[in-house]
Amino acid sequence: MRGKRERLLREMYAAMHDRLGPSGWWPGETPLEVCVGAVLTQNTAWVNVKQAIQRLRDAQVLASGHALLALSEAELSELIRPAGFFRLKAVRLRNLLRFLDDACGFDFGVLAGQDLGDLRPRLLKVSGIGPETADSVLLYAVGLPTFVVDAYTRRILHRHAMVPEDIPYHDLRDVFMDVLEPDVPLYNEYHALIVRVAKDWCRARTPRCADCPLCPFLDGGVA
DNA sequence: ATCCAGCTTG
DNA sequence: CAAGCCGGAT
Repeated sequence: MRGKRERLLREMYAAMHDRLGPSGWWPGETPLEVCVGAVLTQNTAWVNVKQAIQRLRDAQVLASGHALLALSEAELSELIRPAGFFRLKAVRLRNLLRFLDDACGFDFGVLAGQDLGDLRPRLLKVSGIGPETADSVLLYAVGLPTFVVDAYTRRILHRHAMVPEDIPYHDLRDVFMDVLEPDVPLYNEYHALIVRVAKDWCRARTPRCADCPLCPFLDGGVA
């Protein structure tokens, strides 16, 4: 039944929030930077993304989307090299920037007024922008209530026996959105808490379940 | 199922 | 020094 999972999801949120406090978390200083980070972090550790973003900042091209678009693909890929997959990501980032330019001229407030059900599919048509990148842009750069699912979300819920390991992106997204009211600050904070818990406790190789904020939700209690 | 890649961590 | 990284396209 769905009621049980709803209760679990709300209790897990409360447990993380009680232990860790509010995250005050935003994956970038500006909406534009959030978009850049969303592409660069595709299957890439955030620490590497930070280096790439710093190089863009130092090159003074992070001030506007137009400044970024003024770079050649080769120049851009060289700057973002530390983030890995750099040739591919240069193309993807430029695709996203061009979309943003024609959609709103980098005025993100314009996008915020649009309907999520309309804007999301348009973003997904941009080559290189998949569901996670799209949702990250929509939630953190635009401010529309879509839940961001990532590898951490999947790992945590799977380890807590709530979903199969190979659950598709949209099914996992629905797990949250079917139960949580559309609320940007809530979605923001929930995802932020998941990221913090995954990095510090629910790690891939050596999980530290014993003192994890979510250990009360493990199958047999403390592992 | 494979490719795309550099970088940090345990 | 290998595993893994806030994926997506072909």
